[in-house]
Amino acid sequence: MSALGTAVDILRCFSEARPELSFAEIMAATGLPKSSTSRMLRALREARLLEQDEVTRRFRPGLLTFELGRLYRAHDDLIGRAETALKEVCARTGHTGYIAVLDGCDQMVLRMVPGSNPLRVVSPAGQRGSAIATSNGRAMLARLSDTEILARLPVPFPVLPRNSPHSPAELLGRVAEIRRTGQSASDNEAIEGVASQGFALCNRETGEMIGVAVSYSSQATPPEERAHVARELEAMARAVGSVIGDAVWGQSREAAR
Amino acid sequence: MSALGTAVDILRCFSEARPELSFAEIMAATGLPKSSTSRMLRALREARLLEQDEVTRRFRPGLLTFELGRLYRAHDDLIGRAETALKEVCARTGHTGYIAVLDGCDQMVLRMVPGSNPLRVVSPAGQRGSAIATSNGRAMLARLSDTEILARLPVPFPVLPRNSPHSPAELLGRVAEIRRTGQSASDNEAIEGVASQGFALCNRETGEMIGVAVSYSSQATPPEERAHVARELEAMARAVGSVIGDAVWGQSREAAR
DNA sequence: CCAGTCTGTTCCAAAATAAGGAACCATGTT
DNA sequence: AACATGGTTCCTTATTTTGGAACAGACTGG
Repeated sequence: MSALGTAVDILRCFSEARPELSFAEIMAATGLPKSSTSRMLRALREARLLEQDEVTRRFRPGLLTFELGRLYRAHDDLIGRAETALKEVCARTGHTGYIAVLDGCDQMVLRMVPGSNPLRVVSPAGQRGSAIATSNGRAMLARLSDTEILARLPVPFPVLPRNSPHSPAELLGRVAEIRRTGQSASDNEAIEGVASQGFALCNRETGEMIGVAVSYSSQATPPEERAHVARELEAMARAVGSVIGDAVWGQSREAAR
Repeated sequence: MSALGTAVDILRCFSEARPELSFAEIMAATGLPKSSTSRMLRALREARLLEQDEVTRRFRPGLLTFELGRLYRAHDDLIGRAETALKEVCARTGHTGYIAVLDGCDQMVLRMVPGSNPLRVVSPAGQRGSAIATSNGRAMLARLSDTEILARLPVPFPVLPRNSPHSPAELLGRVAEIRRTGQSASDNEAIEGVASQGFALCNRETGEMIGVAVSYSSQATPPEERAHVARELEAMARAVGSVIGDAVWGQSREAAR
């Protein structure tokens, strides 16, 4: 275990759910001995990767993370194009859109595009969740081989919401269906009461991949509205996919098969 | 030099001006030998602190920085209060507002509040610059002792725009004036053609400090407009300052002296 | 084809750092 | 005083990190 690895183990303890942690919490979460924890926290603080509240003594991400995080794909061409197109989709449908990337078998929301619908799904940028339980997450997984997918799965298979896949085999079945149509849907999964449709985009040149989704209330969205969303997403996928050379969307569906 | 220190040296090479860097550029910027550079970049990539474009081979901040950066003071009470108040100031004055923190003798913009004025100053969140050359930067420095300020200055004193302080003595003189009034101004400094007014806020309990500023076109903003901005900022400083127990703004000016 | 350049990677022994347990410290509570 | 919590420092051992050298791959020009 390298010093950098230890540092990153600590950094990974912080999340939306736990943006601040105490000495003891970090020690428990990492399993590091007291002295190692103390030294490493001091080093991280001095490096500005963490900072410490003077009163509560709790640690939180530091200024350097803010600075670097701001730079993360700030001028990414694929994300820029997708975001522009998604804004139009969300303007027309009224629903909330998301752009995410895959990390292991998690997905991380990079961009959120608000819709105008009064019933609002809010899952802010920076939100991490299982890719297995979301439409765009599964769409991204569908771009990998079955072997690659299986290699990413944690053991044991994670406990997921009731409508999500509950085994590797079930996941692969879902993924096969997504590969056939290019589109992916979820209903009452990652967030109860919320449904979504999504697809993946992959830049042929760079291998960069993102997942795009539009979320809406499961109960309040009738089938014809869902069909509308599906058409909008397909049109968007084709428009952006043709520019970036996406293997699925960059040409006609017939030729892709 | 620790491994973490080396890693951070590399991370600090990235900036708004240089969001992506090649192997050779990182090597040159850090002075690290080739083999050290190669190993450390690999470790940073595996840790998701950096990622690498597959085509250009250039490195850039990775997903973990995005994730942690999102958490940075996301729910900070002082910043939240200041941002709410600043939004009202900017709505009333039409100009752009900023909230920044001090890092060494630099300042880092954390929040930008757009104004409605058609002539727009844009200095996005994540922007780093010398605190010596900005109104709110100097206001934050004014909250430190002269000794503390001098300890933060790089040697030699940095080359700064023409209206900025050009020596430690000149800076201390400016700072003394800010300490007297609580307010700080700049004109044609960090950005040519741009003027700003600012002040600092310091949470008595936690020691947390931020600098607030409103920027506007130097040429297009007459004195009565500037006076209006000054009054707005003073009112904001008092309102927020009294809540957080700021030493300067948390009570009347007479009692503070 | 060969040589040179650029972008890296790997090897290896020495140097440096990091590690963990134990002792210690400071503060607060019973 | 004893105990609990949040740490810090010491010290010896183990592990990691280091940098120069050798190597590798891709590309360009003669």
